[in-house]
Amino acid sequence: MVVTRFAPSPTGYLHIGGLRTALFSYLWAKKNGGKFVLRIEDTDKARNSNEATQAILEAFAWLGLEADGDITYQSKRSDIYAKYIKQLLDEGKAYKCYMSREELDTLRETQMANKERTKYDGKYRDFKGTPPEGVEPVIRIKAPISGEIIVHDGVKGDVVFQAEDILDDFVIARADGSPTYNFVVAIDDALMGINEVIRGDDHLSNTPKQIVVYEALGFDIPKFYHVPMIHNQQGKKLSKRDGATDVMEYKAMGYLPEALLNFLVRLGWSHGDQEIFSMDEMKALFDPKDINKSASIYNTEKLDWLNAHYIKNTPNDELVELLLDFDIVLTSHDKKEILLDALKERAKTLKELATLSREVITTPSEYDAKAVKKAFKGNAFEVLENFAAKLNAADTLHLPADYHHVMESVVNEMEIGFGKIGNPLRVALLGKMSGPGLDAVMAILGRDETLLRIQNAIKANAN
RNA sequence: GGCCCCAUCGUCUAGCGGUUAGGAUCCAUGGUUUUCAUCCAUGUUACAGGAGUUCAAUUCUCCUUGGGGUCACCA
Repeated sequence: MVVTRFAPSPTGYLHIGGLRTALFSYLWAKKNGGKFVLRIEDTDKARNSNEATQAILEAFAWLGLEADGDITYQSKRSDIYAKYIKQLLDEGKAYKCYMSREELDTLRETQMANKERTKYDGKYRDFKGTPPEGVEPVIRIKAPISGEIIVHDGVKGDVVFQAEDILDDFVIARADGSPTYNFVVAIDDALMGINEVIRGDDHLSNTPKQIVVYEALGFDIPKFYHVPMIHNQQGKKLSKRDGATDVMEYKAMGYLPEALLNFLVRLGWSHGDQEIFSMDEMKALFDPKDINKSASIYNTEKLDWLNAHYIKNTPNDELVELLLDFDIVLTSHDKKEILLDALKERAKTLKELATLSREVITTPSEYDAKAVKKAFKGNAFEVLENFAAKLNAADTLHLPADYHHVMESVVNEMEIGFGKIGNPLRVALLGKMSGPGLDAVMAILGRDETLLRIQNAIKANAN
């Protein structure tokens, strides 16, 4: 069974890049009928917060990504790590290092001055003497000092590292006894049964170290997939400074979960020419072998297009619910249908949809100067008065078509083009030259409000 | 700097030795629409450079250049 994981450290919100690797992991597990588990890497007490964990969970909930089983917290697993540290110590695969920080710094400076690679020199690797006073030791693992470490990566292919180039006896437990990242990751992944690791390729150079741990402990090495980075416009790793990297910002901006997910799944992955993927399609089609090797630049143009697409295809009653977050309350059934049908094709975000709705629902308090100049000329007021009179006299006014008939009768009687009535009427009703179809607008407003807005407009612009 | 990764339209990408180098987005133009938007149609724009291998390279190899990642008692 395929078991994948998402393992964030809770130092802030859920990042857009993190979400993508989470999505890939989730999809790959689901496609294989496997499991997708969540592990919170909260070993750095100074930087972690419970709020951050909640923020990640909140984002997952919004997007409908659900982790299988219980959430694992590294902070609750110290005894497990301690056990394996002791095991390696007992087996002679790890050792205590009494080198002080000052001593280490000096070593590093010397190496840098000599233009050598900076690395621990193995001073205590085979130390048998009396340890120095006043130094709490760290635990270092005995890493191979020669030979090759090969990462069999599902995205990059086999990546070969020379042990002498990259390895030294790295620290697996700090002076205070707490274990380090590369150590606990390997242990947790192994113990949690994770056999397919999908993560950012900034971890590729960590992987040999983790392999050293796997091998020292006799664990099976999982299949790795290192997904290329998402870059900002400057071509650098996407970071919090780049703006709009918090997943929940997209909710606030009025993006739909399915749009964001669809957008992200196509960043670094593709399935032929297909652009639109429902969640079911993603689950059926996703395969990490189709992840491409190169980094991509984060650019949300396509997200807007996708979001518009999904808004158009969202049922009106769902939109009504979603619009509540944007302070739009739509109750009346038929008006809600007409309004949203008219508006959903024009909005790129829910926020825009809310603004558009407000513009129709709210009686205009001012009129765009340019629009007034263009529309209220010639006999425009006469046309409007005539229209108002006919509207007053009409029998049934309910559907957009009913209002259309009234407009038609004015056009025919006065022998004018539709523009002669459409333009002034639009400005009268909406205060500007653009907007949804007037038939629909009037059907939404109803006779009284329509007449009121016409009279208001004439009064306000008569001179 | 060492090590590692990467390189097709502005952007997201297809391509897995022979293609008029395809799609999407963006942009432009035209059509539809009483307006705007939608929608439809059309168009501009790409294989980083150089050596090989081959009858044939965007595709395979090497080099150069460019970009990125990583080098902690952080994760």
